[in-house]
Amino acid sequence: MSDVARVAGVSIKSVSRVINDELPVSAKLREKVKSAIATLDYIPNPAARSLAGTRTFVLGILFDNPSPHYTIKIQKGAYKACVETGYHLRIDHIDSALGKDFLIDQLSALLRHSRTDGFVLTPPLTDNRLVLDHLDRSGLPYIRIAPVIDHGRSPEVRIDDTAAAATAAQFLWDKGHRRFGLINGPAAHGAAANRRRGFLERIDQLAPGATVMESNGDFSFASGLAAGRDLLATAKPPSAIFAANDDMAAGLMVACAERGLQVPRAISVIGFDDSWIATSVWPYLTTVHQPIEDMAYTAVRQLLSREVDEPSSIELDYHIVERDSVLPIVLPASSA
Amino acid sequence: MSDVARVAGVSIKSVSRVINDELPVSAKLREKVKSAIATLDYIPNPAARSLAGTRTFVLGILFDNPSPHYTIKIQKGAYKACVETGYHLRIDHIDSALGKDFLIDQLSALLRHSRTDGFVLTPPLTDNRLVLDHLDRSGLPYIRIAPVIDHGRSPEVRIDDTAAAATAAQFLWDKGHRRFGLINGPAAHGAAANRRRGFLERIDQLAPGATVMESNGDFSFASGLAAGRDLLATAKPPSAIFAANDDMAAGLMVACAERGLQVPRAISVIGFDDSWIATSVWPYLTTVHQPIEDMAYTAVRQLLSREVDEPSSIELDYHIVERDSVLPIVLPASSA
DNA sequence: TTGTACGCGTTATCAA
DNA sequence: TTGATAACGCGTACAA
Repeated sequence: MSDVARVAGVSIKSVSRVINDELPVSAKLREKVKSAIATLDYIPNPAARSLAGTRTFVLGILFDNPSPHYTIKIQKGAYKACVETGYHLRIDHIDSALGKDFLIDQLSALLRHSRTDGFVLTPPLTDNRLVLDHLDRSGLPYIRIAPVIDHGRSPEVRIDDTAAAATAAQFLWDKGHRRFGLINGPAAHGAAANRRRGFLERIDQLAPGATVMESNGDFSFASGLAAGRDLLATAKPPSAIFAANDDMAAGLMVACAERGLQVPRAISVIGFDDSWIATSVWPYLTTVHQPIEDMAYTAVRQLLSREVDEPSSIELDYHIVERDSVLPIVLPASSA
Repeated sequence: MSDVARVAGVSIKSVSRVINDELPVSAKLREKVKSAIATLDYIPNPAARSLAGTRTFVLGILFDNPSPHYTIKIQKGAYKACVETGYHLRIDHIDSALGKDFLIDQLSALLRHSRTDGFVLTPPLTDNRLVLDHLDRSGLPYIRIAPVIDHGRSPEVRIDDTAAAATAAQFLWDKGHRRFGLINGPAAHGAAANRRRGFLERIDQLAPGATVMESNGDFSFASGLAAGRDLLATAKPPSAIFAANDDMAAGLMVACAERGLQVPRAISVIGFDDSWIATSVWPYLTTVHQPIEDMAYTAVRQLLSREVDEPSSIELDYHIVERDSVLPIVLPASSA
């Protein structure tokens, strides 16, 4: 940095000002410094910056055993935002299944050791009050991705899971389907409850009093297979089933195959997420696309934008990706 | 740190010595310092350490678009090793598909910006001489996971892909199979070539002159589906097929279903990797387990163990995970 | 609007 | 085997 100052013919502090976009700097001086930085190919030393200053230039993301597909997309989005802003990304995994006490221990250790400027929380950590309380007490800024509880408690980035599931219901309805099945996600996962609600409410609007056959899973392939077998083991199975995520939809498709029900000719399937597995099954899965990568990107940018006072809530768009697992059916005359 | 020195009644430099395991320290002094550290719950400041010293306490892992499953396992293993050693993990993604010049640009930027103490290279970057040359010139230590070319050029951690594929061949043979199919990975991926060689050589040993039907894929589900259709579109299809990874095996299983060939009753399938998708298909996939997580763990530990002079090569074990996609067949009398 | 002096917490160098 | 002191490269506080 002193080299830059010499080349630019200014003080070392002015260089610092330019780098940090501090205010009282004339345009002329800024230009001089910038060109000196360019010619010297100067890169600030983050260690020195964080030692002298208050920032660490490190951001943390907290995961709690989500699917690899989800994790990777989150990381990609967050990474992109970090590169753009000169930040580094630290990735930490917490296991909430190990019990409350242990969870607290993990969190404390993490907060003590990882000098970060903030955290990004992913589901289902986003809805874990133990974690939120701990974070609040630490005073570190954080942002939540797709939270369901305690809106307004912290900045957040999300999609409207309820509306998205309603769109899936509408989509199936518009294709002529009238007998529906629904495979739910785990109770602990707030978004799963919203997806259920959105789907059921829309069906009820379209055909008041209609019944939707439900079965519960835990977002895993195996649970989708089991739930599918469950749903299909009736005299008059649904003509279309909505699974609350793609992994369960994949399991469901296997259950269909076992019963000799061809997807989509005999039965239609729609998933949620648009994850890797959506194109690792046959036929390719029609599903609700969630902009996971973009959510993470947005979360990081938001977290870094010099903290606003009131917690922001950014809502991103979803859309249905129409592949090959849903087919329109001709309405029998009796349908209503 | 000065607090620790005061409490322990020693100089600040002695504390530093204990923390860094430097040599001339008496046992007594070491104990005093350690207990002081414990009572004060002291944690060294990495920023100060890297500013004053030569280490950055950051390790980088380089990825080039592998599957999410693979990436996640690598990260988990590496993360564990980093936590144990007090290091931080930086994850970087390079895209080698964008052309040589661009690749070099990405690499240069990465090396200049990311102050790291070393890098872990994952396939197919491990076998990219452009990358290796660049890294060698930078002088930064690095270790390769599962390299195929230029052994001895750098430390490495790997499994014996050739032997592992031979084991798969032997496994199928022992189950009574005599007509084999083989779905290869992409040409650019060195390990894929080794798997092919191992499989073919073993079959040739067991039944000299036997022919194995081959088809080529690129490690993707879609390519496995296409290769499977290819292999199955003959008068006398194989009774058992080895796919060079699990994603292609999943595609192959769909191709089987299309033909009305039940797995494993009509046709047996064995994969490679034991990835997430192995239990996201039905029946669950019998596959060769690769200790990916452990390889990454070992790589980081090895990289951090104060650099040895001659490049080490650590070989880990593989084994077949027997699930439900391979069935023994009764030998027809005519088989040989 | 710009510059000066100091200190952040640690390691390196050298002396004891 | 131990200790004193000077860096490391930058931001903060304050003065100009």
